[in-house]
Amino acid sequence: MNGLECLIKELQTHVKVCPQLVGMEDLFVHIERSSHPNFGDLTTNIALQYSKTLGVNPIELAEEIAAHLGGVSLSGIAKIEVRKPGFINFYFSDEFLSTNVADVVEQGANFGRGEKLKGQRWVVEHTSPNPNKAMHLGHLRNNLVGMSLYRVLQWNGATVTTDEIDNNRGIAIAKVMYGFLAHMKKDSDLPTEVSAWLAHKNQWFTPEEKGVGPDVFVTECYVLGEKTTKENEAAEKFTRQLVVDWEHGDTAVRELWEHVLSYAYAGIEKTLNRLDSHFDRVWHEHEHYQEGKQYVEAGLEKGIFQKLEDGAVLTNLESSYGLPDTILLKRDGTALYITQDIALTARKKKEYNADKLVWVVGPDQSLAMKQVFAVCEQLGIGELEDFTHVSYGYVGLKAGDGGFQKMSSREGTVVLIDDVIDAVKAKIEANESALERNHELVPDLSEKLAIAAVKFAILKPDRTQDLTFDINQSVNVHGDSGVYVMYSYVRAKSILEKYGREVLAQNVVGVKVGGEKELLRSLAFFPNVIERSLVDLSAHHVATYLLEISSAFNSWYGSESILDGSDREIYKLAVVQATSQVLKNGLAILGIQTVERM
RNA sequence: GCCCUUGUAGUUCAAUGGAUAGAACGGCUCACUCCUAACGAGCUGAUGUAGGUUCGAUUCCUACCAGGGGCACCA
Repeated sequence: MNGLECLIKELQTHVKVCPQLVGMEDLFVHIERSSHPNFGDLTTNIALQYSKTLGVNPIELAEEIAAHLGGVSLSGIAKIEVRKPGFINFYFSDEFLSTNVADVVEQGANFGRGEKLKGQRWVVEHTSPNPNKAMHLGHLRNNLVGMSLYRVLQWNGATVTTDEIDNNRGIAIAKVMYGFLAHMKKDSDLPTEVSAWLAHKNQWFTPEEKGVGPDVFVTECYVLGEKTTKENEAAEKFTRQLVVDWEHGDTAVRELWEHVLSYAYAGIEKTLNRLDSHFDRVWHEHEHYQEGKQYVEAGLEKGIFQKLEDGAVLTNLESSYGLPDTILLKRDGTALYITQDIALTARKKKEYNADKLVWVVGPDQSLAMKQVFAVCEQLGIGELEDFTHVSYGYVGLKAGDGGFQKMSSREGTVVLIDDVIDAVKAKIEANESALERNHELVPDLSEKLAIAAVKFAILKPDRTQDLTFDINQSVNVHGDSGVYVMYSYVRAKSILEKYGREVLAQNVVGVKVGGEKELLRSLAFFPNVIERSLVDLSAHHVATYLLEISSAFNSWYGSESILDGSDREIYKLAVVQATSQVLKNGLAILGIQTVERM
């Protein structure tokens, strides 16, 4: 348990035994961070909450409680005050603040870790890019939300597995295959036939020959394939036949399928590696797409589902869950996405012995997810409360009129992840003087800073809100940005490097806190921020908090020399050490690796 | 039609039912012989509308206005 948590527990205990409140049922003493430094560091509204029930004036009640607390010894609290309309405010003592600095220095990379989820196993599914398109900003948000959630859960003590689904079969991939055959041949006289490609593979372009990345190449195949199949009936029929042949295991078609997929995978992998993404498990659709039917059958036998006249199977969610019903099995007996989802959910639950399953999926799937969860509960696979759809807002672009505009492949407004990172990288590299200072000391500095800037920009807003992406504004290099946080870290490290010796936690005892007070106050709340991120399943609290720390640190840095040769120097160095540590830990949760110089 | 969801400075984002609604960008000042100015200090400026619940509402409820998403054999 961290210092802040202990202090809050201690306060709660003392408030509870306060004579005015001692008999109350279900008494919960809410102690939270004060909204403004003028109101202390911690605050409780307990007097406001219970004054009515007790029939007393809130201020008087607050004063009585404060008087009671004043009578007990609390080393963490320097001052208690009552403010209208009835808040009790607590001020941290210098001892508490400096002890916390020592804790950070001592616990290092573990400072902030909690045990709320200790012993729990979580599975987080995220990203799941379809291998027919290059990854764009929507995928980026999904990936960053997923990966940051993965770390938030770990920091709260859970054992976490991440997985994704590779939707590598079906009509979309067939369109890629067709688009490749029909539009990527070097000689237009060549027939658009799988056999022709098989016999003369070198007569079809590769991404290298086209001068584009493999993901862009696949996107082109898909877009052209979709366009042609829409316009041309023969092409449409051909593409449908590809799906059928693929299902029958036609070796030629399978070979073409693997060929186009290899390009898609290469592109996806390149982008995901750049983001430092990670999956413990990848479910390839071609391996499981027929699973799930037995669950539907079982549900039919138990009378949970009903068979329609045409043979399709329908859910029964309306009465018990208040959800619209949906088809679980097509009339021809084949599976749908939801059928597969049921099977996969059962497998995940079993294989990972999972307590909680999380799906990071866009908001358009909200109803579908609810239906999957409900059906899984009906089938006894798990309980509703074990399943969570972690949704996220759309990433849009700024429209001409200043409004929100969804990305559209038809209108060519889809922004690719790699393009964004490259653009930010170019922006960073435009700052030549700064780069010259360090480009030989830190390899790939501009790439690292660009990744930091992009990740921070996407993770800073609440994940549920739509995000208007404007590369000039969203990915700041100044102000509220990943680069700013990184810069603050580098500044801190620079001081420590100049000092050149190890900074010890013991150097902190018995000091009087000065201009660094605001910084110390913020540092104490880091574990609390990680808990809040768990409650909301959103890492944006961490991002906001890192800005707060950075700002407080830079403000202090500007007002005071740290290496001043005074007897406070060694203590101030511990504060710098603690700051850099918290920045590093917080950035790690966001998936941003620090650099030591920039 | 039904269900879900969003509306905060000029712009991009914050604010676990609390107190004086915070930042950043932009604009206007100030500041660089000093541990990294990719910095710091100051000024400017906002809760869609109308009710309700509450000691207290950006937050909860209702209606309206304006966006976005979804609604059975697509993925």
